[in-house]
Amino acid sequence: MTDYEYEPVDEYGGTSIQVEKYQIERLPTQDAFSDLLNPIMPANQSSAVMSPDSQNQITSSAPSPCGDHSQMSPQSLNTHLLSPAPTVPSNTAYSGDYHFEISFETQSKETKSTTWTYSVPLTKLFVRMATTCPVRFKTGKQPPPGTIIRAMPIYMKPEHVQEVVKRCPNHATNKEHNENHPAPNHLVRCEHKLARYVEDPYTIRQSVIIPHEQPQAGAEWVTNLYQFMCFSSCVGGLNRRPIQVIFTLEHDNIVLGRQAIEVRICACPGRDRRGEERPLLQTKQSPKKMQKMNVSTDIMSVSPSAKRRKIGGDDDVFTLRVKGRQNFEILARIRDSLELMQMIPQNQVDLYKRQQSDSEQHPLPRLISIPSNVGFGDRLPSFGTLSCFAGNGANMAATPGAISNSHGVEGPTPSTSTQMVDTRVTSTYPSNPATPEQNGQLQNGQLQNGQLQNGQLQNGIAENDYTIASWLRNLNLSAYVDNFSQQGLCNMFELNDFTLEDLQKMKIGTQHRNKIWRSLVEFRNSNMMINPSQSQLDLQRSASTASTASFTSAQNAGYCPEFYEVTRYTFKHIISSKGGDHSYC
Amino acid sequence: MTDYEYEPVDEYGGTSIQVEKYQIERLPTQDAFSDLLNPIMPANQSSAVMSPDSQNQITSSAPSPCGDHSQMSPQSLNTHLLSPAPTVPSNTAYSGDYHFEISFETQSKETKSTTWTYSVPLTKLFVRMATTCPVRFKTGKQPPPGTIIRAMPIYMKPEHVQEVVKRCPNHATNKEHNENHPAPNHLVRCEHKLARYVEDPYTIRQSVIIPHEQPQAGAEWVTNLYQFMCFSSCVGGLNRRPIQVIFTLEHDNIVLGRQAIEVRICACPGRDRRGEERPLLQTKQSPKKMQKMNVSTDIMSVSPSAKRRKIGGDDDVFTLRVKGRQNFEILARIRDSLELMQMIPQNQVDLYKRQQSDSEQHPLPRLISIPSNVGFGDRLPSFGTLSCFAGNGANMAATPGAISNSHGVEGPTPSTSTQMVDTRVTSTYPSNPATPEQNGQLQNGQLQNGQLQNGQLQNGIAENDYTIASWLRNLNLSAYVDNFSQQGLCNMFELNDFTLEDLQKMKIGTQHRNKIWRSLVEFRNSNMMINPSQSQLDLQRSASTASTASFTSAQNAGYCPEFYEVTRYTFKHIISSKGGDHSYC
DNA sequence: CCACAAGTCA
DNA sequence: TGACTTGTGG
Repeated sequence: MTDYEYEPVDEYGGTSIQVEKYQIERLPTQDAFSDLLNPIMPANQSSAVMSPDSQNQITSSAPSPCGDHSQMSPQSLNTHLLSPAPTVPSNTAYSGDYHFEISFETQSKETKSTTWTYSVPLTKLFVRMATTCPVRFKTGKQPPPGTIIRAMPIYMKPEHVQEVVKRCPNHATNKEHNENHPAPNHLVRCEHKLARYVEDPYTIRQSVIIPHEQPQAGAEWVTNLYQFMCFSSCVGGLNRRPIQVIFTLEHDNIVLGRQAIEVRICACPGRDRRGEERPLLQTKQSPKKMQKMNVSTDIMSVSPSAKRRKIGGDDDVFTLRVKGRQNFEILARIRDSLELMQMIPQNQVDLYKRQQSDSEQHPLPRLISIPSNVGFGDRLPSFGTLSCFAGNGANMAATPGAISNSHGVEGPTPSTSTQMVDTRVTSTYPSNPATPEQNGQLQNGQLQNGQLQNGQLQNGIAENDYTIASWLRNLNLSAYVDNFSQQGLCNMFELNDFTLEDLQKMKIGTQHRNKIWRSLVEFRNSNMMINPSQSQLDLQRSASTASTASFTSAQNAGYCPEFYEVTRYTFKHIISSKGGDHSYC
Repeated sequence: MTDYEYEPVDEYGGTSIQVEKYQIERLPTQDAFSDLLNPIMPANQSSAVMSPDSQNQITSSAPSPCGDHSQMSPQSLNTHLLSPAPTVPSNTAYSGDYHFEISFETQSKETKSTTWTYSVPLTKLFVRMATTCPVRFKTGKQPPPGTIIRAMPIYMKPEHVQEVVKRCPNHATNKEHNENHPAPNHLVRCEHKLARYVEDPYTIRQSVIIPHEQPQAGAEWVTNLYQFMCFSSCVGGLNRRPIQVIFTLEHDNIVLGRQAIEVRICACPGRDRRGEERPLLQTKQSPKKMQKMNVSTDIMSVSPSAKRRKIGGDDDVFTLRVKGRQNFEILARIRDSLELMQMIPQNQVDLYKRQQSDSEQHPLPRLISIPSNVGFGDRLPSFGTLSCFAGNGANMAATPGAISNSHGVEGPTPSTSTQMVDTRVTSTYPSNPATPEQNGQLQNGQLQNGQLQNGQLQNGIAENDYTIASWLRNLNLSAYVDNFSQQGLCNMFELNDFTLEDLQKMKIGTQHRNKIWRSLVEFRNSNMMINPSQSQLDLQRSASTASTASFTSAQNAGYCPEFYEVTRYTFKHIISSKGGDHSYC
């Protein structure tokens, strides 16, 4: 595994050193839809429109969240121009000048046997195979005529990003659904009459494009119907590998905007959504299971970078399904204990265990109740996947990644990298494992100000009590407990993805709000764990804030090898993080 | 569903009316192995060797056990010569003049993660995909030079028999295992260097052929290594449909012998074998599950006709894995109760339930113990799958079949037929649903002699007590309880496939043996259940004996609609049974 | 919507 | 080998 450093790139067309390794999304010329009778896009047509300057487009410089590493190996560097090996398109969320957004309409019956369901906390679409799923598109500003919307699937896991997503041979061969379809081996279909199925001649990547259209009079969104023609589990195809569908607004080979969502195509969307949301809220796994969760959730959490709080319906209610308050409390308590087991660095575990009985005697804070979070789209943290970030309120999301190298047989095992969100600050931060530098406004030392690290007593956080109630109590701000509890937040670790913007939505005075925010940031920093003893290279983290006050980066110890921590920036640049060894956590 | 009658065919080349509907196994000419460099058999070569007289071969007249119905529809009668729809090869066990037999060597470690395991009670091979499985062949007499052994898979369920068994597109396409294999879409492979992969140009059926060879000096068997290149569960391929592999000894287009075994290709042969053997010995399903078992086991029990007691290793020990005698007894008792629930006609259930408590107070017969059946190859009966038969000791097996017509969308739903075993009596018996005729030695009325039917008190069978011990006790033959218990037999219903030959192997005097046999036959007859009210046509059963004394056929009532009963004959002819309605049991 | 089936991972 | 995953059938 090689040690990469990414050159910073600003969002206005700056190029980075690895720009040549990205395959630029190419799109057909504006007459792509002129031949309405032949809905399938010939490969050479799509090839012909590949402009030589495409590498200078912003798209090309946008880092790929989970795929950077995959084509980063020296081998691919040397051979990618000749080999047909596909490269990785960006999945960076990028509303762009036209404010390109996607969303899913609120579902009528949430729980029943729906053909699709969108999980806000997971920012993930669960959809039945070969059924029609409505995706809503919006632009804040009318893009030029000839603008198209492309939908392209990519694998999310770094081991697979470079592989083209297409249907499994079974489904591609089977007559069912392929009767006279122009693209039997395309995974993603669109019911639009002008839908065109293109296959990039160089990357071999497949996508559907449809013309961008303005919403009907008075409507905000334009709905297009998509279909996914394989199961995520299809052997010989997706093969249980999570995918993302990248929607790009393009015009004349220029990417005007981009949004990506994770998609799971399965037989029982409701069941599986529930199954994936459950571990976020309650922990009833055995210690063995805990181990497993670490890996899987790390991998799963390679997610779209933008926290799309506008998407997913404004009235999506997330309900914790626990029967009875007592059960909920028990489960919450157990979960807390187990989480702490996981969060606290190895050298603290013994102490923690000894003190756990004390913590269990704390009465549960009153804010623990069956919560619902109203449209916040908070991503609850996965074990060992604390993200350190400061939010300026725009397009924030944790983007951690992890690699299970145990299977890395083919090719060089990539390291994991992160992706950037779209913010307006230009800055550079070449990360450094040992001593993370920082050229933002804040100094690294600022973090440690007045705080202890690694689970020790912190400002505002009682030792071994990580409830929000306790936290606020110690801040003398218990009055705001309900602000959190109303959103289903009762544990500090559920605030992982909580942004300042989220906080601002609560009716909290500026002073108190800032105090809370500062304490939250400190809590996060002091709980980031990297175990330097297990992973020599490990990863670099850094942090800075733009609109926010206190922020820093931290270098803490943990016991989770090959755990990839991700820092979210308010700067538009790339952060690299990589793991050293092949063990897993 | 049409009502078919099969013309009788004697085993020496007689033809039946439906002979033209069978696709004769064709085999390459004797020079098939001359072209050693090209191991794949060209389709036209295989076609060229189809001799016009092949229809007169015994093979062609051998009825197909589970497939007769499938191509029996008038449609297929008219179109089969033109349509590429494959027809069904026979799977009748037929040792033939050369005494062609197959077997599996005794396995070293029976339970561990074996790549294959052969279940004697199920007469079924469980094998991992793409692993090499040794099959042993033997002929009692040296066949002429140029004789070959063909292995051809067929689907067992009547709904699928007519479909050609081949690999799923995924596996056929995937490079793995197909590197430079001549037949990537053949399910069955043989590691023999002279193996040839043939595809019948008319039936499109695929098979592997290898030359027949004499065993090494002093050896009895010749071992050949076979591989199965898909899972039984492969989507787009076998798709969870049980298959059988038919091994035929052929020379110059003449089938000299035939043996067939059910094969399940799965990831965990040990687990799955255990899983399938379990319900034979213990019943812990819910009533709901009981219903289900009826269907599935009926279908599963479409099995090779010959009870290959020579196959499966002479020392294959079948062990009931129950921890502790008490557990075993409990489970046996529960199973008995549940089985009885199932066996007893609906109008008896209430009475049974009322009396069950009494029956449970019977002490468990002493013969209940951890049994092992040594090379008997007894097929334990499935619920509702009582076979009525009389054995002359040669190649006996139950051959029931069932159809779940609920899916019969494509084409006419076939009725189920039976297959014949190889015995030496020539006779004819066109079956008749209402009043089964019989031209054997015995009259139908003979059955009812002195017996009540449908679970009522029978000669030698205490009411509601179906243990063998009780049965023998009532016959005043308790002395022979151990003869049965030593083979793991403790319940009457486990004697479903028990033949007179099996009985003869026990050290029982002729008189007692005949008494036991007679009582057993009576028990069987009186317990056969067909519910005439649910299925008007239902099925015909008939029976006759050759070397055996008492035998009859019976027309009894049950509550299992569309349950196909099969009669085993000592005559070489065909028996038809079919179901009337589309409900299932 | 539950439970089974059956491949896969650890 | 066990547990989980996930499509399927009822």
